[in-house]
Amino acid sequence: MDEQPRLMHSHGVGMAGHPGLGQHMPDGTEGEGRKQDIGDILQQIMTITDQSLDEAQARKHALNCHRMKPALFNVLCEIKEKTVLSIRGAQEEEPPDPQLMRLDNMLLAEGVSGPEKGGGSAAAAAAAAAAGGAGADNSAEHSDYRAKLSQIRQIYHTELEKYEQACNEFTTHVMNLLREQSRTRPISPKEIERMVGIIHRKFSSIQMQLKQSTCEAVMILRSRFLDARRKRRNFNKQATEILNEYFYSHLSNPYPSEEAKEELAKKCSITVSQVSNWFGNKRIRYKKNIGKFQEEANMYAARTAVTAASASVCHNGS
DNA sequence: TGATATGATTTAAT
DNA sequence: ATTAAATCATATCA
Repeated sequence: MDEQPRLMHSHGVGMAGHPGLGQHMPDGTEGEGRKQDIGDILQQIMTITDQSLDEAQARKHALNCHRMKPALFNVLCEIKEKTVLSIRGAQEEEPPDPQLMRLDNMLLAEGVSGPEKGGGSAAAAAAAAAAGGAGADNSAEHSDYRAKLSQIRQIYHTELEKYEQACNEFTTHVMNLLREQSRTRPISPKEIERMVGIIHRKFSSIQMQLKQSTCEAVMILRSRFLDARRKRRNFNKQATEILNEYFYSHLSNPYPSEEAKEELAKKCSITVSQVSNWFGNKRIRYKKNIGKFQEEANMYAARTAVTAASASVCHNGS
């Protein structure tokens, strides 16, 4: 297997084309000859840039067709294989960056990198309804937030796609280049792989910057809107009366069913979770200090009694 | 301005 | 998933 190259090598392949190049002149003309050679080489180097692409291509082709080319190439391959062994294994590990994972998780949690949800108000409302169990759903306050979030999301995706595309383009370009070069110099698949890895790492570091700044934007948005979301506004008097009416008329079991909550929510023009919140707060606060609520309890009891009585009268009498 | 009221959120239990 | 309980953060009042 390795007989051939060595054989070729030992026969002095390098001298075949240029017998006089490395020879010492016996007399004083040595200096002259050297100067001449160097001048030639310099000249060649200087004219390289002047060569047309066709010319370069032709030269390359000529080189490829040279009868010694396969043999030379084999030698190169052999040498390469030996040296590559020492290079390889330097760094193949790629532990997932915790920082990147954190960013990814956050973007996913914020719905920036998750499945598409659209930006329309209807879609936003649907999303709010879907997430209603756990999260708050005052969608009127949220629509602005959601709009801004989807804006961020869109920018993020376009940028990400752009990077992805650029990365792919660059990779294929480099691959083509390497493929082209592999005709004149030995390139192992491992090397190509390594190169691709390097490119991907570079691009992913750019992506990381994008993710970083997106996270920042989301955080700012959150701090602005989530706090606003927390800004409390008292229910209007009518709503409170309706809720209190229900509470005190069901004082023995102040746990409205899902349907009852929905109805109350509708009547008070608040959400079901707000109704749940209200009853949760009311129950615990009532229980904690019944005395304090006695007056209120009496008032509502009286009122319901009156309405009941009047209803009864209205129904029975006259 | 401090005390209190009140809606929202968090935590833990079921 | 619903609730109690504690807690947070603001609104309102005196």
